[in-house]
Amino acid sequence: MPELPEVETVARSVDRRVRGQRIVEVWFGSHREPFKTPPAQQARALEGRELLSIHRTGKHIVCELSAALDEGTRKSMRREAAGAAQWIVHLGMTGRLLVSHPDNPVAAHTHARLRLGDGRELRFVDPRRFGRLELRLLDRDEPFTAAGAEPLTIGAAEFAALFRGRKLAIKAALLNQSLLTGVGNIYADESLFHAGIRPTRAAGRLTRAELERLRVALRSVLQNSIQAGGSSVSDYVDADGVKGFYQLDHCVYLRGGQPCRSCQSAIRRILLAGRGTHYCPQCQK
DNA sequence: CATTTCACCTGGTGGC
DNA sequence: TGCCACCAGGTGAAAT
Repeated sequence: MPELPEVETVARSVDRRVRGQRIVEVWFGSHREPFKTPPAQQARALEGRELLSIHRTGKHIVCELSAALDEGTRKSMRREAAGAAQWIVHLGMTGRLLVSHPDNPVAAHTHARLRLGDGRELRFVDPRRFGRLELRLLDRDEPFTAAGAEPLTIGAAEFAALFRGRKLAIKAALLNQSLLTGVGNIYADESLFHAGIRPTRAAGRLTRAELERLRVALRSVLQNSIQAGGSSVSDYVDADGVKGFYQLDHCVYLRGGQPCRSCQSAIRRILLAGRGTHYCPQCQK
């Protein structure tokens, strides 16, 4: 499900619903995949902390946690583990972060349940297990930062510099999270369509004007999608279980063979960087 | 270093 | 109905 607009939508809705809640009890499933930090260690560090705020960085959801407030907990912890912390959730391909009432049935592939002070639960559900859960203790670990630049705020010169001298296809470059953070397959294809650029073009050979069209198109596609609550291609929902509707505005993504919304030519589907890639052969040069 | 390919997972869909 | 091939929002390790 999750590229920048979906992750932003989830982070906002989780923040709205659980900010200020204390984490009372933590349960983790037994699969090893979702845990960047060992689950026992995460559980120990999460319990007793307060959720101060939840926000998005790139495709990551960052939950800011208070210091371990409770005196008993604090004494049982090593001194360097008692300060503020971050719980970082990456949704992978199929991850969901949901706020549920405890008596709601637990969905298949639920890997984490955090019981909150008011009895509700924050649940992490992820069938394909490409998602990741990580804990950072800020006395000891660096706070989370994304490698790449934020596409919503990057300026023209910095954007152009990202691609200078690069021989790979512009679409592959857009997907590279160490250049730009948060762009995935949907918004790479959609932004290239709105900028009128073929996904196969070498990144370093785009003109200054094309790069600027791309930057502006990408920003507005992402902003419009956030406004729409993201794209629900199969089953993506936010923390309240609400679907997005930006998929209704998709011009090329998953529209292979269908007529272009602008010129009626058949949208083409190719494989690029191992991903399904969709473009209009007429509108994109 | 830059770039490409592939493995990691489950589930839904469409053809036969 | 069943079986199978193929496809799906991502990324990080290994190969080139």
